[in-house]
Amino acid sequence: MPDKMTIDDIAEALGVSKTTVSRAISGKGRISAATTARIRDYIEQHNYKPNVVARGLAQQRTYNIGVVCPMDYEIFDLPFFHRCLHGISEVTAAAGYDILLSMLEAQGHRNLQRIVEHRKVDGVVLTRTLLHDPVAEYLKRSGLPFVVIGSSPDPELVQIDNDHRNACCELTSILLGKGMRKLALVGKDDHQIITETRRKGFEAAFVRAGLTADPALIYLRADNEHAVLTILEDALARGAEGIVCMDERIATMMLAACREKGVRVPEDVRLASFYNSQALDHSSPAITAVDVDDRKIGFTAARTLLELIEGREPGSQFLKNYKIILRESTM
Amino acid sequence: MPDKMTIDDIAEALGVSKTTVSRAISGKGRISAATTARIRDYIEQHNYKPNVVARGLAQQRTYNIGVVCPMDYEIFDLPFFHRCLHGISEVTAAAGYDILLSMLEAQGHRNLQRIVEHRKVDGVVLTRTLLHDPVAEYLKRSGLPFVVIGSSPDPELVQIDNDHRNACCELTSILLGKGMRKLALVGKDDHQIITETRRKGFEAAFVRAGLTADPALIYLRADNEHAVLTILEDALARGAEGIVCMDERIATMMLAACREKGVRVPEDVRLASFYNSQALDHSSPAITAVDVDDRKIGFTAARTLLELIEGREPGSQFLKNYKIILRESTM
DNA sequence: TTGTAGGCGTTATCAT
DNA sequence: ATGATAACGCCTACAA
Repeated sequence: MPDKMTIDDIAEALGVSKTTVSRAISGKGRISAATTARIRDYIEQHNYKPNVVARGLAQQRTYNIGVVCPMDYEIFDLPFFHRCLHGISEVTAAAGYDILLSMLEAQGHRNLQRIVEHRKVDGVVLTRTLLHDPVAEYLKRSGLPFVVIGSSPDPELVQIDNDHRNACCELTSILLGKGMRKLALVGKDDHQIITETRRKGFEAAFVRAGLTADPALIYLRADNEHAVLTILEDALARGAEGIVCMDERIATMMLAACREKGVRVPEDVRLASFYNSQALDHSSPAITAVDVDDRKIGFTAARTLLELIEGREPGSQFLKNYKIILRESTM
Repeated sequence: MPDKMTIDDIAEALGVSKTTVSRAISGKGRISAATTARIRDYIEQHNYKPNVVARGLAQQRTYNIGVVCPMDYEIFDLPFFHRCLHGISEVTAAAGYDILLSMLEAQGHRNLQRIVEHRKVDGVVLTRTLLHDPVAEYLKRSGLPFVVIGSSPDPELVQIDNDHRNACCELTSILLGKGMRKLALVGKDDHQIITETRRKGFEAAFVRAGLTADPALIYLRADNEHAVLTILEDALARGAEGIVCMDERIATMMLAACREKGVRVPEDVRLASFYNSQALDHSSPAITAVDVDDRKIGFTAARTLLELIEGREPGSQFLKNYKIILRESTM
């Protein structure tokens, strides 16, 4: 049962003023080591926990950060969000903050709005960014410190992201290094920033190898199974030796399409993916992929947000926390 | 930019006391309709939002509920958690509450403890229950209102769960109705409450049909791919005509095992699962499964928790919100 | 119907 | 080095 002890109780019990107790706790202001120790001991002994709400009222802070979770996440995105949250949680816990979750509805961002207007958070992590993101716009207007996970053309946003361009460039380079010359690139949505970023990395690898990527082999609208099947047929007809998929979802669908068409992987065509997951590891054949440390993204985002809240001015960060996992599909 | 307007500002601007304003907002206490309207108008006009922290301090409430999320969720469990959270969010948003997330670490529940000791929540939803759950025990001791999702033998806990027993009974009945007599049941962990519940439902279906389930065909330790493969061999050797898997993870592994062994589904053996997902729908063949409305579970849990917080005494609830989706694997 | 004053638990300011 | 006192923004007896 949580004791309802207050700072006054301690002050009275120890015969000091509550100001002194407050100072002993926060460590601010001049105070003798002796009384500090005495007070800290008492607190320890009686398991006193300060009332964070009251402190918040006095300091105009909540010790909460908001995390915005898009509701339209597909099943494939969830592990990312979960691991990301894990990273955020580590940082916030260590800093004495907690996480207020804001589920984003399709209609708008009323949940986020409530949190912001009610001043229930000191800052916000936006776990996904769109090209013209109304949520980011709203947060900007609100004046609240916030960081976004993902990249944005808006230089005013503090962005935390992986260096997807380099990651994709390296993966592509590896395939080129295996002697393949005709590689297809398959993405889901040409409106997404990340799709463009990955395409650039893909092309950069060709340039680095003194080659040129065939534009006809770049497919950016693989948004369903049928599209993927059609793309496979087209790519093979054009002589593609390898297919690079932008995420595990596409990779999984592509593998299924190959199976359906009787195309053998890796004998007839090699397969690689830009985002790793259990699914790719467990599939047969296992699929080569870029593995990103999602936890670290969350970790960094939270860390950066806290700095922002503390008044410092951290910049955007593009992490190199990926590694390429070679599997059967590119043997 | 959030205005820093306070209740005093409004009082001054309107030439009334802040008590009056407070009453107009809360609707408590006698107050003339005229002034109420005047105040409400002013609030609307100037987009005033009360400071929830201050209100919390005065009322000893936070208008937050804690949601405990186990960190060891596997990828297969995430959609459940996400949909569940969605349901919770609907209820809390409508009631003016927000969600404070507590990620459960392997080592303990320090995150939860912080939230509870700091009095940052008015209640807690525990999204999973174990047989002897230290987290549930802790919450009990804390005296904070809380509900658990899932079933527990502890009658003191307010539990929200699906009626898994009946769901499993019905699924099994359907298979029996198709003329099969030898059915295997495959579960992951015989320590989990739900495993036992499902086994009971499975057996009940046999009893209802005037039959008896073969104990040798009940496997409750299918915790990895190898185990599943072994179980498949054993079950077939014992003449199993159908296999009922306790969750989609097992079902997926079982299907892979069948493929590996050259066992055709549904020709050689039928397959069904107790928990539906995209994975089961997209696999080939698609797998018959019990489909549960996770969102509703979260919805009900949150609703019940709020009642508990309001001082009422709602009981446990076992929802019948499942349906059985027949697919190719049991044709 | 409305206003006054005190309290919620903490921090911050200014004395001492 | 320590204390008294006033914020912080809202709620709520109790008074008027």
